[in-house]
Amino acid sequence: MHMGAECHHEDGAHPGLSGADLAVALGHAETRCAQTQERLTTPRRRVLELLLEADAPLKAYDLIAAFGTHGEPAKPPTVYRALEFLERLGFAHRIESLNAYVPCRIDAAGHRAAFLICDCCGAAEEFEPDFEGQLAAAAASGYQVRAVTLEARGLCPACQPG
Amino acid sequence: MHMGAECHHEDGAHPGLSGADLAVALGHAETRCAQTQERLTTPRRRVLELLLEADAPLKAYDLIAAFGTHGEPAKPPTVYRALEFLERLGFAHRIESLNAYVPCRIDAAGHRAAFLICDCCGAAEEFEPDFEGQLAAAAASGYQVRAVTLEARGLCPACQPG
DNA sequence: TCCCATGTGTTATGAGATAACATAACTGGG
DNA sequence: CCCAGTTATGTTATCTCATAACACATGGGA
Repeated sequence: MHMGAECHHEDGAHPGLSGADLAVALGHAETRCAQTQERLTTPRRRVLELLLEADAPLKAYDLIAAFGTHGEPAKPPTVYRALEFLERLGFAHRIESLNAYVPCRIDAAGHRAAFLICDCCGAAEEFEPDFEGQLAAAAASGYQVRAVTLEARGLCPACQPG
Repeated sequence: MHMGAECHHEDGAHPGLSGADLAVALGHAETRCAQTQERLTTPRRRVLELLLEADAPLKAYDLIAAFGTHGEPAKPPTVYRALEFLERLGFAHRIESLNAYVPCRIDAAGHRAAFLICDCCGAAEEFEPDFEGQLAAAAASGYQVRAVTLEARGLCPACQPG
């Protein structure tokens, strides 16, 4: 990543959740787990909380470092397992081009995820992609598509020179 | 990656280049380098050759292991630098979701790359994506997009059950 | 209550990538 | 031709990212 030097970049343009908003989001996750007999256990909930609080995608080892409430780090498998769970339930997404993770911002289970990623401030905005054309092309060439990753890199509105 | 067990998968369905075809592809790269005053040096050429010969995306450490003509591996920076060069000139692409690299199969400099990746046999087919919709949406939300990664995972025609 | 499935704790290690610095090889100007 | 500047390579070490393996805990049903 090459951030900062290349642009004027207002901090706080992409804030994470806190206080009541955070509690609501976590509660929502609890509810969805209850409905599907999945368990939002302590480490899973903690990792989701950290992702929701963050202003930008977090690396796995950021989560590991921030995991303990009194500064003690987690062990890597703890966090990777939680991330695996959160991805499986659609509560979080991995951004391949960053090796980083974000909480899901779209309230629809099973949707296809896509991201606009700012190379300046590092923020990642999730959006719902329209893959009609691509999927048609894939089908035409005989491919059976199961999952799609779309990541667009550039500059967010807050980081543009003009 | 989870390959093999999950499907009948005919080997050799996605062959790499060899013989005259390989020589032509390498010659083509030489030509394009000459036109732009770039140098296709020995390690760069060797890495491109290995990518062109392969049936599927190669990991960096596959390249490192295969680099020497008599079995001696390369040092990691040798291969990573060559890959950086090949990507910069559009001779190769990195597939983020595999941590692997492929030679470019589309003869157009500066095009946008996209891949159909088979989870069974591991082959990756490059295609030219149509991003009109996405880019319009990004522009509408104020984003200035510089690069796009699109990777679709699924089953290639040769690996489908039916 | 015992069993089994699922989740967690812990240690160790595997896989992927780059920093830093020394040396060599091309390039253009004198 | 030779030198200086730039670009590329060689080499060592290390850093980041991720998972294997196995022991222990927990929780819900037969």
